[in-house]
Amino acid sequence: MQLEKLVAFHKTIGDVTRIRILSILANGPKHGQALAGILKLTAPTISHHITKLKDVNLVTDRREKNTVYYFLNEDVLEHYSAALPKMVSNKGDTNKVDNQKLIVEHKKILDNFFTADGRLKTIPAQRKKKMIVLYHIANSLENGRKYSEKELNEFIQTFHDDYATIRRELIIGSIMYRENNIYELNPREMWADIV
Amino acid sequence: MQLEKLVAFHKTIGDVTRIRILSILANGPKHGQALAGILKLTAPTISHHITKLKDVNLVTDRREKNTVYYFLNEDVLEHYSAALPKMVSNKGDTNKVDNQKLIVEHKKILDNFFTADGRLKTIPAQRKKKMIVLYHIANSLENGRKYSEKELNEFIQTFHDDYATIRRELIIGSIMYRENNIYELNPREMWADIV
DNA sequence: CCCCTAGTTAGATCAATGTCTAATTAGATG
DNA sequence: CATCTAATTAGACATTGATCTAACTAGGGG
Repeated sequence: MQLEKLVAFHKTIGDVTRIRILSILANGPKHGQALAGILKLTAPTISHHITKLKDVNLVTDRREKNTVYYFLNEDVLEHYSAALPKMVSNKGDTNKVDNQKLIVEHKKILDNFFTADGRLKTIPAQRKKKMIVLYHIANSLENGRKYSEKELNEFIQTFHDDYATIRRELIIGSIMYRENNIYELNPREMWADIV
Repeated sequence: MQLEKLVAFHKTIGDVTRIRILSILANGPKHGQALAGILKLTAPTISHHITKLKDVNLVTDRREKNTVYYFLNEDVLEHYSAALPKMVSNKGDTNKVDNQKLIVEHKKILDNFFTADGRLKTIPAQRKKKMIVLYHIANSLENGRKYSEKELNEFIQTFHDDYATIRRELIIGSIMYRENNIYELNPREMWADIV
């Protein structure tokens, strides 16, 4: 399911008049004048809301002689209502491991590789540990700020002397990117599993 | 559940940024800066959205040293998501009988009690039939229009001579109400099962 | 005690939206 | 064809709301 559709659905029923229309139509189809009468609104206003409800397929209509009857589509209502809770609880598959455990694990690794005053002893060989160390360093960089190579080198040197290697690793790990010798953090969603 | 709360809930998640926040928080708590970084928005904007999410109890927070962690409240999400489909499908208990059948049944009763030229022969004794007849008469009244007693009497007389009885029945059946001898239709949702 | 960082509040701006009245379209009917 | 009713469209108006910048508040830590 596309995010935009889900948003549109909730935006549509995030209105008191439209929810009332839905709950009226739950008792069976009604025509526009009836809705206007019940809700004490004018016909154009009903038209406006019905259009939005039809846009997200919550309502369909059928013409009978001169009047149009509107029908609630309950399937759509249930489908979209269930979507967000499902999306949220499904995060439990690979991603959710258990936050607390991860934090502890990371802390252990960081304690191993950093001195008490925060300097990196050696660059880890294992990919996973190396990434954790790089994340840690990158977390002290500012979002959206552009760094000259000189600035970046100096920053890295507060952690470790081999700034060249680490600078390269930051690029390879898509934690940062470089453009015309200007460095900048990538959006954190690209790399920040744990912040 | 109050209607207003349900509307507020859907209005709150009817926004792409807030849905993204929820799905990020589904992976575990995050602090504001992290959210700002991931979503590429400024801190005040995050604050704005978090406030709305807290307003409907979708998010809570906890302070840790200097930073505030935001937590998703999944229970609330599931509770409110289920509310509308439940409300809609529950209408099926007494109310939903089957529209087509009801219409036919009503028509039969009306044919019995009204002459070909639309006058009421006698006032039904059975409560249910009486109500159907009253609904029929009331459907020719205008929504929101105020009637003097004289006007109302004259209107009723187009159906039946005993306007006093019928006028009283309209009040008793909460189809109309009277205030300072001015009569007006009640909102149709109070009485219009079939329009 | 001063500063640094994280959040919030205030205020501005611009887009979206709910509602209405007036005008228009679409069928049905005499 | 003329007319009636139901619905939609157009356009106006007022409100809400998402986002930003700037200023302010609140905890820590040197």
